[in-house]
Amino acid sequence: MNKKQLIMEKSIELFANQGIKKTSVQQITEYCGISKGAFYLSFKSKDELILAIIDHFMQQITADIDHVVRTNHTKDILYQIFHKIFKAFLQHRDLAKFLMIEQNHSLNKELLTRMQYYHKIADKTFLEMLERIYGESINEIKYDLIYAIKGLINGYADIVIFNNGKLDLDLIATSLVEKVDILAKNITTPFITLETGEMFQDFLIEEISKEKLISMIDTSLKEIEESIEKESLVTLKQHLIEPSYNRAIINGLIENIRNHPDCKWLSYLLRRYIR
Amino acid sequence: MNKKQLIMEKSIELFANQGIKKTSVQQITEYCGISKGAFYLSFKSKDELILAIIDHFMQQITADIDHVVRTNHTKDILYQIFHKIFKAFLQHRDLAKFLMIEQNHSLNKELLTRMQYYHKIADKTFLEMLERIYGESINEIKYDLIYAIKGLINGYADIVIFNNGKLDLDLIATSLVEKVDILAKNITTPFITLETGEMFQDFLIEEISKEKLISMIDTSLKEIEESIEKESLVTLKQHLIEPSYNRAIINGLIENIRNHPDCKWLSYLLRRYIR
DNA sequence: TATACTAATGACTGTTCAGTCAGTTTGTCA
DNA sequence: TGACAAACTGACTGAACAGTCATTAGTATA
Repeated sequence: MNKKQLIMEKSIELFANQGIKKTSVQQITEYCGISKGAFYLSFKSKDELILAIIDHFMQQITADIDHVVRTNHTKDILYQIFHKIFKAFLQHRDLAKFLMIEQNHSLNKELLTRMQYYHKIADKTFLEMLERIYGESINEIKYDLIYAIKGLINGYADIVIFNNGKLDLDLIATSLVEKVDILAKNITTPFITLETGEMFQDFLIEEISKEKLISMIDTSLKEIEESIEKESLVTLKQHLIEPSYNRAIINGLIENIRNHPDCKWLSYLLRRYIR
Repeated sequence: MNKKQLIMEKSIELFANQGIKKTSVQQITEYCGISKGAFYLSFKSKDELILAIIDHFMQQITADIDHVVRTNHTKDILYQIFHKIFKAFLQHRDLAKFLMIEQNHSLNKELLTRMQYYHKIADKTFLEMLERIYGESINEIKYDLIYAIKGLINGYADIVIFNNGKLDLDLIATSLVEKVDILAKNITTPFITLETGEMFQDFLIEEISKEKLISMIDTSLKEIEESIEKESLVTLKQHLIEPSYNRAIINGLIENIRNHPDCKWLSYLLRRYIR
């Protein structure tokens, strides 16, 4: 297995059980069965490892949610999103635990900005979804709804993550959809009004440059083996340098790489760039 | 000023800004203008300081909420509680920030148990309140409602704590009351049903012993100066050793000490013991 | 087989920091 | 005034730990 991935997986386990502070690099390398030096071949520092872990998880979830919102056009979106989120929490329980336990805003400024960035994207996606589902009718309360939704997710995430039994994902999603629906149709006194909402969130997510994308493609090409994915990446790279295919083809190529774990984030960024 | 209090206040500031890990005992003592040795006269260890800070805050809020629920008998309770909670968050922004940033489950098992204890009390209090307001009608969804309420508080706490402008406490409370009311009247598909709810929460909050209470009274007596409070404490102590007054008198005595910051928790425990 | 190159090792270094303790100051009371 | 105690000081200690680097193992190429 890829050494970087090995280290990330094993350290997530340790972090989730003991916390970051109490997990030494030594311990991580011992648990991985590698030497301390090998660790520093993969990551420049312990902090970089932590950043990488958080990035990885946030990117997966962000790309997944975006995909659901983009491909669903019925009222079903909300259900799909909740289902996806809680399924991810369940599947990566260790990671989610780690994220919940150590909301390391404190670790460094870097992380704080990073998290704000993902939150902004999430807010924007939720907003798009709410507008799609409910149209104009919720205009006055849309920002308020976003905070309510995030709060609800948080509250129920606790149950999902810290309860070890099996959970009815369908029920939890259905139940939350009902709550949001009830709120959307009945709220008359939002705390976050239109003005304050727009003040809170300036939706300027800076666009990624073509060069950055190409270098990301190059990195991915080195890491993956599957031929279809490789070919798709090469073709996409060519298209970036010199546009030569129509939207449908590009869409298909992006779809080809969407489910490869190492390309999920890249596919999300590509899609946003093309649009 | 009391040295213990000085250390707590100053370190909360530092913790909120830099995180626990990056704040050394050295730095705390320098910021307080005392020596390192003096720190260890007040606290046995850095961990003990952290525990003390968290205990202090949780005890204040727990006692306050309990008081609201106990003394209000109209639908107003919900509003009062939200108002109280968010006012506390605002007033002790540093502390709340510190608590949100480092959900130190990880620090040690001690803290985890401690937090679970306060959560249990909060759950019980919320439950009592919901039953008082809505009666039998919400029986099927009461546990679900508790999680929804906690989630909403969490979501909106973020805004209150990390936004530096002034906030309309009345509006936020009103807005949340509306949300809970809407949910209480419309939810039909709870995620946490009656059975699972009772499974989650076993409401066995162990009772405190008479001896413990008396020793707590003794400690408080040493610390406070106000004569009314002192007299009340002495009388309450006598009553504990040999019951000699009726409920009304005891109630009044407890009320006398309720608003002294060093006695809030004691008054809460006394009230629970007497009942 | 020799050579060149990369991957991996783990003993070592420098630093940070919680906690200690021998000694000093301040306060109290006879 | 002096005896005694309580409060306070800060230089010091030892442990933990992130990060380095000289050396070795492994592998590809000529």
